[in-house]
Amino acid sequence: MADPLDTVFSALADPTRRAILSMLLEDDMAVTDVADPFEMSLAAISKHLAVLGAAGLISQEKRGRVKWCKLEPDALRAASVWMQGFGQFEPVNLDAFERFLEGELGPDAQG
Amino acid sequence: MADPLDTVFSALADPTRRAILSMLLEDDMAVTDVADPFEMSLAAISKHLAVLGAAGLISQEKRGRVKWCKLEPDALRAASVWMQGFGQFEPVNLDAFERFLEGELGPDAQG
DNA sequence: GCCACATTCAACCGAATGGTTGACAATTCC
DNA sequence: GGAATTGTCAACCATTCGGTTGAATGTGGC
Repeated sequence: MADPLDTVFSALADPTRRAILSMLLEDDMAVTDVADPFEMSLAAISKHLAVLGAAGLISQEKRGRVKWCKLEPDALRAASVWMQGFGQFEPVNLDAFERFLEGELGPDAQG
Repeated sequence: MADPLDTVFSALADPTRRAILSMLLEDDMAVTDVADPFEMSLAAISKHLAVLGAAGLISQEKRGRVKWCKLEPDALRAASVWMQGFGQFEPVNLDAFERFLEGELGPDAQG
């Protein structure tokens, strides 16, 4: 799995990981706080964060005993550019984005 | 795996499938012709096409004994909108897209 | 020093993925 | 009708994935 597109797209393919990214849009978060809304173990969330980190979608910085997670949207750029080749999508449409976010986070955050 | 974003992103996570989509950008193709440049069996390509079809990224129509595959870029729209929320990416950048296409298809088409 | 907290590690498990092969079904051509 | 072509199905295999649990590692507070 050498191509960065592989890791980025496969990281995005999991609903838990997309929900985490959405949470990190709001603010940087500690691992424990990221895990809080989900119904799975902390270790599972830790693994998901590792996948997101390997894809470059987040960075993690340890301060004290807390590891902070930060969104790194640049990693999405390559994937976004790749996709845009397939349909001449209109530029940023934040209304539509809000609707998708609600669909992701509203009814069932852990997918 | 109910969310369409799951199926679209996980379909895009495989380099063979992305290469197939790139080929279908040029023109509609029969299954055998899609399989031709790859070093794997026809059955494997048939499975990949099924995954792309399930994600709505292609459609397949049988005419005679030949099944034609057609790109369906609309399925990418939801994913594209979702991603654009994470970075205010600039609108279509076809130069960058060309570079990525070459990276995908040039050195080693079967990834 | 000791206990609590934050996070990861290691081993394990079941299910899904990506590939193979060989048999099969449908269609066209002679 | 019979042979070749197109494509899928079914069974199988190795690997990866997403989750669990329990132990281990740092770090901070008292």
